Amino acid sequence: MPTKKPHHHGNLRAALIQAGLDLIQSEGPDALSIRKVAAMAGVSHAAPAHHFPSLAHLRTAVVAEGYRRFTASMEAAIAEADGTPRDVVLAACLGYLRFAWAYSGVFSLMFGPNVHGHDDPDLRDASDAAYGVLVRICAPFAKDDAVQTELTVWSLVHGYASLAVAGNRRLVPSEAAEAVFRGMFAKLDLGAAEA
Amino acid sequence: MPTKKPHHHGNLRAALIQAGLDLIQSEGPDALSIRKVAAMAGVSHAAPAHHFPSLAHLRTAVVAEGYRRFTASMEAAIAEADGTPRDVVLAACLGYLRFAWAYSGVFSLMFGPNVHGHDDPDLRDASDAAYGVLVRICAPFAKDDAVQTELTVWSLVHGYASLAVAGNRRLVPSEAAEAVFRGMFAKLDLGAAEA
DNA sequence: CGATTTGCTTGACGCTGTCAAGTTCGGTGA
DNA sequence: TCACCGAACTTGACAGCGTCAAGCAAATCG
Repeated sequence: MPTKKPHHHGNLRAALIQAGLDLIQSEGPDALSIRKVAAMAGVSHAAPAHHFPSLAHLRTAVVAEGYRRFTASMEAAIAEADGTPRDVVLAACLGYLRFAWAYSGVFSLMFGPNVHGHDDPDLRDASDAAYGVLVRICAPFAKDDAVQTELTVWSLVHGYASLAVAGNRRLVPSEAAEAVFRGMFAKLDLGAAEA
Repeated sequence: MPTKKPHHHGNLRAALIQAGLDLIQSEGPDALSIRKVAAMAGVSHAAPAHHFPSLAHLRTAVVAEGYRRFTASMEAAIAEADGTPRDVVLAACLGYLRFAWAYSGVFSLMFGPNVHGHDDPDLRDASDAAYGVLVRICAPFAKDDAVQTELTVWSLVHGYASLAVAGNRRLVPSEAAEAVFRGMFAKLDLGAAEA
């Protein structure tokens, strides 16, 4: 049983991850630093080393937690939508966008160039779960090529989210932006849904 | 006339930007460092300070140069395509993707969270030029809402490029990936082109 | 109750961006 | 022609960063 009740602090690992999320959200993805999260958790600058061998490991753990909340955001949006398969896909996309706007810093990190997911099973599981949602909601439209359909939906929503999060001048995260995405989604031909 | 023929080096500024591009491409966006580009250019660690007051300024200049090559990549692809307006849009998207794959490091930086474009006129001009290409090629389809059309195309191609560049397991930059994008683009309904 | 393992602290190293001061060269006015 | 002046670059320093090496204290087990 790993990390039942730690020594002095009372589960430091989770506290560091949460501090990392807060720090990224308030000061940007590049502000994530071992020493800062250690200070936030009230421990010394070398304390995190026992839980995360390097900064990259801490970042990976934070990103993995981000993926879990990301999946949860999509699932929550899907649960509210009880319509056609196409409505379900749209709802998942709106959950996608809401996460990107609420956790813009972690979102940038999740799909940034610093993630090496293949070597960490925790991150791999978390991102596979997110991709699993996409596969599931696209399944009704996968008459010919499932991957093609998934990629199309994913690219559209991810591109819109990325551009908005990157702070492009012509795109600002807001409720109106969801309406804009509905219009974009309407231009997408997914074919007829199977029964 | 700014920076006619510098002192010892013979235009250091351009050399630093080029070194930055090389460094980013070989070691990733986060490896960009003042001291490294200074060493690459054969000057002391504080020499760049005269041309770029801070690392952020250097990054901004590198990103601006990236936008210029980005625009050039799209224009080159458009020039080769003499077809319908829809073919022109597709060609521009392929130029978009080719740049993202050829300059993946700078691409990540261009659309990353570290760019503060509004305060630098050079970067602003360069990114406006890139967006201008998008506006121009989408104009034939803008019967109702031009911005909506532009955003849809932009989001689709940018999402695909971002996911591929981020090294997502299911997406690898290659020539076959261009064919995949053609399939995605085929699902997009842009309406009829005006004359 | 004592020994060992675990969780954290202290201290140090090299690397980073940034500032301050000094040095050397190019161009301009007397 | 020459002295000067400012621009371009160097050297040196500082704090903050990630990371490693020891050391200490607390929790667990025989």
